[in-house]
Amino acid sequence: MANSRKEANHLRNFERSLPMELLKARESAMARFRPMLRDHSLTEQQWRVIRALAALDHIDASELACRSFLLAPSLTRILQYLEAEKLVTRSSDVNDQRRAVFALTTKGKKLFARVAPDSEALYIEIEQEFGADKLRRLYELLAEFYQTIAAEDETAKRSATG
Amino acid sequence: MANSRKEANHLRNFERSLPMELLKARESAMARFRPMLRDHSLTEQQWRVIRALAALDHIDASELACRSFLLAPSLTRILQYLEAEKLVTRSSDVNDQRRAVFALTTKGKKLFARVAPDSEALYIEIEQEFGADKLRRLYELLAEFYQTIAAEDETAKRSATG
DNA sequence: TGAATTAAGTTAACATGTTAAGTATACTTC
DNA sequence: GAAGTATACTTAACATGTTAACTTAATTCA
Repeated sequence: MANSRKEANHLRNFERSLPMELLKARESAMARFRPMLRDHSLTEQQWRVIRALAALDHIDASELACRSFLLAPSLTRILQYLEAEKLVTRSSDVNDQRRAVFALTTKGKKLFARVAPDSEALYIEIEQEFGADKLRRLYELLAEFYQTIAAEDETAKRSATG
Repeated sequence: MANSRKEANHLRNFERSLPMELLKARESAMARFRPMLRDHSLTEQQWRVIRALAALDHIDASELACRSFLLAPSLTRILQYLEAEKLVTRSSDVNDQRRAVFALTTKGKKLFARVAPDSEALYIEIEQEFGADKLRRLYELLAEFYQTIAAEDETAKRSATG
């Protein structure tokens, strides 16, 4: 009957939620990256910040939060750690004393240069195993999904400037 | 030149990593679920545990970790909380004293019955906005991805029994 | 059977996620 | 130009993520 089929579908949804499927996919990828990052004594999030600064140096915390997709409190702690490790320097925006501007130190740039090739190697590995076409399609669907779903409720915790 | 195009691609990869794209998609969905769960005083992870127990009552912690996709230490803390809230009961497996077996209390079942419709409503909303076909395709790709990528390194932190 | 090993949970320690409140600077508007 | 508001962080508090060490019970195997 249609009714019992509908119930079956609901049960399947409850056991296989979309956030959890996204998490599983993410975790399967991170399971490869994490050991590599650990060899460089970095967490995933620390690496995201360093990567963002390597792509565009001298940016403020808000822009950094957006590009590394971190919430402000997490970013504050991570930047304090990276500063302590002398991987990053902090300065104030001359035109707006509220803003803190960050940049990689020489040590930070060297670290990025060491980690980047290892990261790239894993990407290539994943691309080869999963297939370049499917991977591209997955990227597309993911982008389309979050653009569609996050469109309305723009609470903008991580403000969508880019 | 081919060389500079290759570099451009690498840069794009560094700014748009796969784990981060998966995280963004996940976060866009969670941004809808979290307020609803908060209205029921539940975190996402607590809800995953309750949902797993609602689907299959009287299961041990290992099975629960697998089905809710939580690491053992997180699950331990969550179950301690759910026990304290009298949403869940704990007992020992008769045949294996190492195993802890959990079940929903009446209060826990009632909570599930209240939250489930709200959760389902959000799923339907998302399905309608994104499109059922694309959503199905996304589910497929995600499953295919983590089956492919996690296949080799089966460290089995969250053992893949199911 | 008893020592060695494995399996299931727990605890510990530190990093991040999440929400709310706090602080200082910039802006607005009267 | 001073009060009110908004912005850009920061801090606080608690929950979870991650790894490693620890405890206890089951299993293996000499």
